[in-house]
This record gives sequence, structure tokens and C-alpha cells, in this order.
Amino acid sequence: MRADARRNRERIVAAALDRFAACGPDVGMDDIARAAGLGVGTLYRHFSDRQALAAEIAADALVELVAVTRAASASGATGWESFRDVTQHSTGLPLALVKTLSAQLPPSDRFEALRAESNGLLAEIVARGQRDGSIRADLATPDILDLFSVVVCRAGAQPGDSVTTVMLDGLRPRHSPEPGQQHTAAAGRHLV
Amino acid sequence: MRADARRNRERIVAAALDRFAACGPDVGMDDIARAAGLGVGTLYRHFSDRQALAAEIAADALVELVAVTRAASASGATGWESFRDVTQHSTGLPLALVKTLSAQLPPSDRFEALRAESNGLLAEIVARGQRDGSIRADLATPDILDLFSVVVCRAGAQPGDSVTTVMLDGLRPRHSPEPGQQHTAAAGRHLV
Amino acid sequence: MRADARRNRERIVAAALDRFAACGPDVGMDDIARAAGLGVGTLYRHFSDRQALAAEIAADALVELVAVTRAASASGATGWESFRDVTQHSTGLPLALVKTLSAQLPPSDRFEALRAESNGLLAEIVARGQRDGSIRADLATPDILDLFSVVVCRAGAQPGDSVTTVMLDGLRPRHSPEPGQQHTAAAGRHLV
Amino acid sequence: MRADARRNRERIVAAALDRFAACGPDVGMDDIARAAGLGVGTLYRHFSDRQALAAEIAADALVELVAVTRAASASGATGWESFRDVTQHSTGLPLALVKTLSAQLPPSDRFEALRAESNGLLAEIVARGQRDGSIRADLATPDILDLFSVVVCRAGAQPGDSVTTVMLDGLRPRHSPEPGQQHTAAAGRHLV
DNA sequence: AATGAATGAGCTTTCATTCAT
DNA sequence: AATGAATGAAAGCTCATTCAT
Repeated sequence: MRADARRNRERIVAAALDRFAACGPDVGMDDIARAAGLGVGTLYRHFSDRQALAAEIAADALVELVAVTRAASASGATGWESFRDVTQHSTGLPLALVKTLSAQLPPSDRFEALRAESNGLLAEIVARGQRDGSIRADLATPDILDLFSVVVCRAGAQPGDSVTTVMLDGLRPRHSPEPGQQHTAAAGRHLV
Repeated sequence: MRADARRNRERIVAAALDRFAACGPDVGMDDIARAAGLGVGTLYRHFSDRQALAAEIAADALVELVAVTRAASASGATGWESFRDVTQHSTGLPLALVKTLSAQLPPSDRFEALRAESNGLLAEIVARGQRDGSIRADLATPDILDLFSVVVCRAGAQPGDSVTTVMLDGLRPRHSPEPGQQHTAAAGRHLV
Repeated sequence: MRADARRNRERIVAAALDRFAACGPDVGMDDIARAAGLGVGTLYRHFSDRQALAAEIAADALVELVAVTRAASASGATGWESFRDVTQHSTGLPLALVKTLSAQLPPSDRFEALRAESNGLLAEIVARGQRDGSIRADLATPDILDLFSVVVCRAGAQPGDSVTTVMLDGLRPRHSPEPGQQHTAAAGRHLV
Repeated sequence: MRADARRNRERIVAAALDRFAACGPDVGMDDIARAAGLGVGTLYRHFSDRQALAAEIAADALVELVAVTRAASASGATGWESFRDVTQHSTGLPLALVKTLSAQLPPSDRFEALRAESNGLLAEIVARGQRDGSIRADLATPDILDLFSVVVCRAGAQPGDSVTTVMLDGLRPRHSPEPGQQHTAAAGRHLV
């Protein structure tokens, strides 16, 4: 692949991420192309159709999620600390967008594989935490994965925001918050 | 209003709720009309445009939310019990849909009023729970409202599902789960 | 026909005339019905469809035109005076509307008959005027009928307005305007 | 602008002129596009909506009218001759259509400017004609402009037709028709 | 390879007409 | 007989995708 082609592809992905996040999953392809500083034709040369582009965005984020989860697996003294690390880094990923885009995408082996991998790694982290006593043991692992998903796939999730903090905090046994924890204030305008 | 017109209006709202939930906020008006067993024209006689229909759905749910919150204000011995009641009943409301639809709707005084009312009532419940010791006191009220919003506006939220349970549980001081609590199992397929 | 039915029919015709004149030939049937203080259903009971209503309006005006022309045939000492009388009275009829509506109507025997009658009478008047020397003789009758049509089918034509006056004036031989003729001033905003 | 785009734009304008004239101001956009040998999408790429297209047609004609009037200002020995030239050339323009389309268009500075310019020039011509004795002086200028408008905005106006001739003729002082004037015969079927 | 003009299916909305109340 | 709610065909417009330049 020529250097400029690679550069264009990256520009498109970046622009798409930006536009999808800003305008929702229904942004026009023209908008994305314009944001990338390219013509629509070029966009279509790189991504056969809208779904292919959406899938790319989603897969990129899932790949990062796997990486983040892998890194966290190795980080931290306790399972809880590792879990906290995944959460903090995942919250910075555009996972709310992935969730939205996924709804418009056909099921795909690649996606399933990525999901299975990050879920597997996270389950291991949780199990470790429950063994080492840093994560409360009265919850089943799938329930904790569920909770994780809800927290990191929120629209507007930010590392260290109140919901993240509460969840991490609530996962500790007997509920003893980390001393000195700081979290960003609530955004103030909840949907409900 | 003629009896059949009222019946049709209700059919439309029901069909719209169903279709919006099933196909997302972009379902065709034709689909909704067909699901209601009516022609598009009839749909438009009742709702001047797509936004008006979406707004009706959203407002209906918010009105119910206010009712649920009011009822819960009076229910329960402790603040936590009242909070649990709001949550359980709210989770049965189509609030995820409301969240999605709201994003496509212009800001409206009516909406703001409803939101303000339910938030105000809920804040009172939380304050009561923190005074009577049934809700942990180390979290600011807005953070708890945030959490509430995240939990009840989830897609696929069901009363008593794992996320609801964990949140309610995590809100107790010192984290002592209700004995004998039962909760429905995790849906099994998290987004991430 | 029952008295109230007749009254309703008249109301509809009056309302239609009013609405057609005010909003052009594309007014909604609802608008007309509303202006008549009736439901659409009633309108359709009286006129099988939009064309039937338009045709009624047009025919009514043509009938009046024939009457006006007949009356003028008998009026006036000279042909020119008779011609002036038809013109003055015709200008008060909604003939611009008739022209517009006719364009949307299928050809009809009744219409043709009415047109033929008024044209025939008018041609006689013209011939008489040319014989008695009150109308210039250097123009063919059809050309004068043409001119007549242009003048009386103008949007906004008013008896005695400048265009009417000029035409009547121009029809006299050697172009000697009537002494003391008064005409209303130009509306001030011509299309071009 | 690419060569083919320019060509297509011109085709659209030509087709629209044709279709508007043939079917009235309510022709479907599809009809126009088809007549231009293009898809609707292309039509909308060039003209953002139906009004924009109508405005273009109207403005084009008014620009031509101004040009025609300017040219006539300089032509002719007498005012009447200049006036005759404007009339002859204006009659060839689709001004009846402009009149119809204008009724559906919002007021616009550009339009007003064009109208003001042609009216101003024409008023000068008239004044000149009245000074040099070639145009009868017993009519106010606005009335003559009115008359002009009626004559050139007629549906089916053709240079040299009877109505045009009569008007031009009637404008001469003492009403002395040009010797040898020829005019096309009346269309034969007047509206009334 | 990049561009942006062209395409046309599809969606929203309107309104003449019909029909249940 | 009157009413106005229901109908659905049709029109305006958008946008994902293709293709000529």
C-alpha cells in the first residue's frame, strides 16, 4: 500500500470516529469524507460501504480493548487493581459508539473472537480478584462482566467519573473505598 | 374525540413503542403504521410528524417515571427501600428508548419539567435514605442520580436483573446484601 | 332539494370562490369546506370531486358573463357603448379565476356552449359598433375578442381601471377619448 | 465547474422552462429531470429545491428583459420605436411563466432590483416618446407600464400578435397605425 | 488513485377521496 | 344527511453508492 493511501485510510478512520461520535451513527458519508479532507470516492475506495467503515471503527476499538485488557492482566498487585486498570483505560475508548454501531452490523466472526478474548481475560482478572480477596466474592463473574459493560459502554464515559468510581468501589468486599480516591464530578445532566 | 380515533391513537403509540424498541429510532413511519394496522395518513393525522410521535412516546414514559417516583416516595420504611422501588419500577419503563429518542428531539419545557420533577423526588428519597442510614452516606446525591440514570436507561434493563441488583446492593452502607435476594441471571451477551 | 341542502351548496360555492381567489387553484378541499363552515363529507355530497366544484364555479361565472353580454346587447346607443358596458361588467366577474380553473378542466360541451354564446353576442356588438362608426373598423372581430379576453381575464381586473380604460379608448376610431372619463389609478406594482 | 456539470445545469433549466410552460408551475420534479435526461438527484444537486429552480428560471427571464430593455433604450429614432422594440422582444420571453412562478416565490431583493431596473428604463423610453410626440401624452407613465405588463405577460404572447399590435397602435397619438403593419392572426380560441 | 457529479431507491409528508360513526 | 377520521397514491427531497472525468 502506498504511503499516501495509508495516510488517507487513517484520515478516514479518524474522521469517521469523530463524526460518528459527534453526530450519531447516521452521519452522511459525505460528512465523513469532508471531515477527512477527501472526496467520497476515495472513502469508498478504502471501505466498500458504510458498514465496512463502521465495522472498522468498531473492530479498532475492540482491538484496543483487548490490548488494554491484556496489559491490565499483567498490571496491578491484586485482581481489583487490574480490574480498575481495565476499567479506567476502557472508559477512554469509544465503546458507546461501538455498541451503537454494532447494532447496525451483521454478526461477524472477527467481532465475536475479539469479544470472547476480552471477556475471557476479564473473567480471569475477576476470578483472580475474588481469590485474592480484593473483589467481593458474592457476585457471579458474568454479572460483573455485565456491570463492566454497562459502565464502559456509557455515552460520555470518562476515566474516573462518578459512575466508574462507584462501580469500582462497590466491587470491593465490605465496601471499603480506596483512601484518597478522587473522581470527576457528575456531568450534572442525567437523561432521567 | 371519537371512540375509534382514541383507539387508533393508542394503537399507534403502542405500535411505535414496539417498533422503536425493535428497530431503533429510524424505523419507517410506514412500518409503525403497518404495525398499528393503519394507513400512514392516519398516523399523521394523530401526530403531525415523526418528532411529534417520538416526543409523545418519550413524554408518556417520563410521566410514568414521575408517577413511579411519586409512588415510591410514599412506599417503603427506609429511603433505600423507596429507592429500590423506584428502580424496580423504572427498569420496566422504556427509558433506554427515551434516551435515544431525546437525542433527536429539540429541547422542550415539558420534558425539562418532567425530568426536574422526577430528579427532585429521587433526590429527596436519597437524602432520606442517607439520614435513616439505609443508603451509604459517602456519595453525593448527584452521583447517585447519575448511577440511577445509567442503570435504568440501559437497553434491555429488566426489573431485578443483575446490574440493578448490584447497584442497589452497592448503595447500602457497609455493603450488606439483603438476605435471600434473588435476581435474574445476566443476559449473557454483553456488548463488550 | 331541501332548503338546508340548497343553502349548504351555496355556501360551498361562495367559500370555494373566495378560497380559490385567495389561495390559487390548489387550495385544499378541507380549506374550502372549513371556509364554508361544513365538513369535507358534505362538500363531496354536493360535488362529486374537485373538478366538479371548479367546473361549477367556472360555469357560474360564464353564465353571468352571458347575462352581462345579453344585457349589454340591448344597452347603449352605439356599439361602442354596448361594448363598454360588457367590459365594465365583465371586469367585475372572476374571469381570471375561470381562466386558471379552465386549464385544469377537461373540455366540456356546456362550457363550449356558454363561450360560443357570449362570443357570438359580443361579435354582434362589435359588428354593430363598426357599422355605426363607434368602433374602429381596421381591426378584425376575432382580434377584438382576443383583446377583450385579455382585458377581462386579467388577475385583479377592476371595472374602470387603467388597462380597461386604455383598451376601450383605443377601440374608438381616430382615438378620441371620451370627455370626462375617469379611471382608477394603476395598482402600482406590475409584474414586470 | 466541470464541463458536464455545466451542460447538465443548462439542460435542467431548458427542460424546466419547457415543462413549466407545458404543465404549469406544479410539474413534478421527476418530470423535469426526465425531460432533462437526468435523475432527480442531479436536479437537486444543481437546485436545492423546487423554489430555487423556479427562481432561476424567473431570474433568467428578468435578466433578459433588462437586456432587451437596455438594447431598446438605444434603438429606434423615436420613443415609440424603442417601446415597440422592447415589446416585440419581451413578447418572445417567457414572462407569463415568470408571473406564475413569482406568485409561488418569496419576495427577493434580486427580483425587485431587476424589476425596478427594467421599469425604470421603460419609463424613460415612454417619457422620451411623449416628449418627441411619438407616444400619446394623455396617459400617465404608470398606466402605460401596466398596459405593457398585461400585454407581455400574457400566456401565449407572440411577437407581432394582434394584442401586441393593437396596444402599440393605440399608443400612438391620434391613433394613426403604421402603414403596412402586419400582424399574426388571433389564436382563435380565447379563454372567454 | 482521487474526485465529486450522477443516480435512483426510499423515506417523509400531503391531500383528494372514501367510509364508519 | 352531516361529519371528520381513515386511506393510500403521489410528490418532494435525501443519501448511499456508482462512475465519468
